[in-house]
Amino acid sequence: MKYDVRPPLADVQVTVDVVVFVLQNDTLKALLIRRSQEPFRYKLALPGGFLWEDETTAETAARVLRDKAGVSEVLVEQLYTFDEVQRDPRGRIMAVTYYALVPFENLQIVADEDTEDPKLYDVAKLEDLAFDHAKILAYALTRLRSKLAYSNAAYSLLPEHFRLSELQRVYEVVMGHALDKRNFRKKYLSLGFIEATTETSSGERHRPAVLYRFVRRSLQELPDGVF
Amino acid sequence: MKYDVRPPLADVQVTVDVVVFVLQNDTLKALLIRRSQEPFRYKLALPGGFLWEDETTAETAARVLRDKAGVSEVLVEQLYTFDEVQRDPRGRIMAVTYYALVPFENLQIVADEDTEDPKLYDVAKLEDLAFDHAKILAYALTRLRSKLAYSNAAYSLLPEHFRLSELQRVYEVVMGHALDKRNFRKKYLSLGFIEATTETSSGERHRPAVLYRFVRRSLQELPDGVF
DNA sequence: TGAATAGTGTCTTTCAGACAATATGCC
DNA sequence: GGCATATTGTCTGAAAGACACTATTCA
Repeated sequence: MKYDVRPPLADVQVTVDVVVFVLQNDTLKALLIRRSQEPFRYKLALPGGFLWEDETTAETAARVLRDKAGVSEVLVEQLYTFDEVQRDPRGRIMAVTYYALVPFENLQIVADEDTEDPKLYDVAKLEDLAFDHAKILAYALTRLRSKLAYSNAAYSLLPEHFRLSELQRVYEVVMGHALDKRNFRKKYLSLGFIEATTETSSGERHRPAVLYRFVRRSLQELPDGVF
Repeated sequence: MKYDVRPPLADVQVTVDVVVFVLQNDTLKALLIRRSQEPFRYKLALPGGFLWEDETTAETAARVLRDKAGVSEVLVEQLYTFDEVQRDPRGRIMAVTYYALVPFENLQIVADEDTEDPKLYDVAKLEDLAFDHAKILAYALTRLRSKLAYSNAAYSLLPEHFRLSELQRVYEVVMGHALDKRNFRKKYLSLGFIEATTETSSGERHRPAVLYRFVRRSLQELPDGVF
C-alpha cells in the first residue's frame, strides 16, 4: 500500500517512568509520588522525568533514581515503552519505562519542588494511579517475578549481608506464596549465587543466623527457573 | 540534586524497526532490506518506518509488516527501545523495536520505492548491519528463544497444518541443537497446544505423516519451559 | 526391495515437593 | 527453663533424558 502524501511524522516527547521496588516489613512496596499539578492532580504516580537532550533514557532513569530515591548502583532495567496516543492529556508523550530494585537500607527519599514527598506504597493495595501507571506497575510486577525466578536479582533488594530467612522472605513476598524452608535452602544454595560469611546475627532473643552474601552483585541469569 | 536551569528537553523522532523471523529450508531467516540511501547506503538494515501522528508504535509495526512483508495477523511483540544518542547520524532518533513471526507461506515480499527488495537472510550468517541493527537482531533472537521455550509461539512460524517433524525442526533451528524425536513428541503433545487433524501428508516417497494443528492460534504462555 | 521418513515405549536418573525434630542464644 | 528462630535429611512421585526398532509409502 502506497501513499502519495504521507501523514506527518509524529512529534513526540518522551518521559521515563521508573518503578522502584523496595522490600519493607515483609511487604513489597513501590515508590510513588502524589501529583501536585494537573493533570491527575492529587493522584499517585510513578516517579519519572522528561528525557533531556544528549541523555539516554537509561540516564534519565538513573537521574530519577538519584533525585527521587537517593540511590545509584542498583539493578535497573528497561521494561517497556507505552505509547498509546491518548495516554497523556497534555499531548503526545511516550513513556519509556524502567524498573529498579532497591535495598530499603539504601533508600533516601528526597522531596521535590513540584511533587509531594515520594513514599512507599504496598504494591498489593494499589489505589488508582495517574495516567496508565497502574498498567505499568502491573507489568513491572510480572517482570520482577520472572527476574527473581531466573536470576540472582534478589541481591539488589537485600543489604550486603543477609540471612537465608530474609532471602526466602523476598521470594515469598514477590511470588505471593509461602515456600518450604528446607527446600528453599537446598535449592538456593545449590545455585552458587550466595556464600556464607563468617558473621552471624546477634543480640536477638533466639539462635543467631549465619549471614550470607551474594558472590557477585551483578545480574547473573539462570538457564532454568528457581521456583 | 537540583538544577536552577534545566537542560532542554530532547526533541526526538521515533522509528519502528521490525525483526521479521521466517523459517525457510530448515534455516532461521530474517527479512532485511539493502539501503539505497545514506546513511549506511548499501548496507543491510531491518525494515522499519517512522512513527506517524495519531499512530501507536504497534500500529507502525503492523504497517511495516503489511507494506514490506505483505502479512497481517501474525505474532508481533514489542522488543526494546534503543535510544543511544548517537545511534543515528541523522539526529536524535529513537528506535522502538518489534519482532514478528511469519510463516514462510504467508510472506509476500513487497519492493518499496526507497529501498531495494527486502530479502530473507540467514540469521546465523550476519553481515554487518546498518545502525545498531545487529544488536537489535541479536536481542530479538534471544527473545525468540525464550518465547518458543515458554509458549506456543511456534504457531506463528508454521502453516496451519504441519507435521510433528516440522515443529521439531522449528525448535531445533531456533535453539541451535538437535532434539530427541520421541522425547519431543511426548513432551509437546502433553502440553495440549496441538491436536492431530484427520489429514496426512501424501505423494512423498516415504510413509505419510499425520498433520497437526494448533488448538489456539494465539499466544499461550507456559508456567514452565519446554526445552 | 530399497530409500526415506513416521511412529512408538522403557528404563534410569534427577529434581521438586512433602515432611519434623534438634540446636542455639537470650531473656 | 522458656521462647523464638536456625539448621538439618529422607522419602516419594514426576518428569527429563538416553536409547532402537518397526511401519508405511513410493520409486
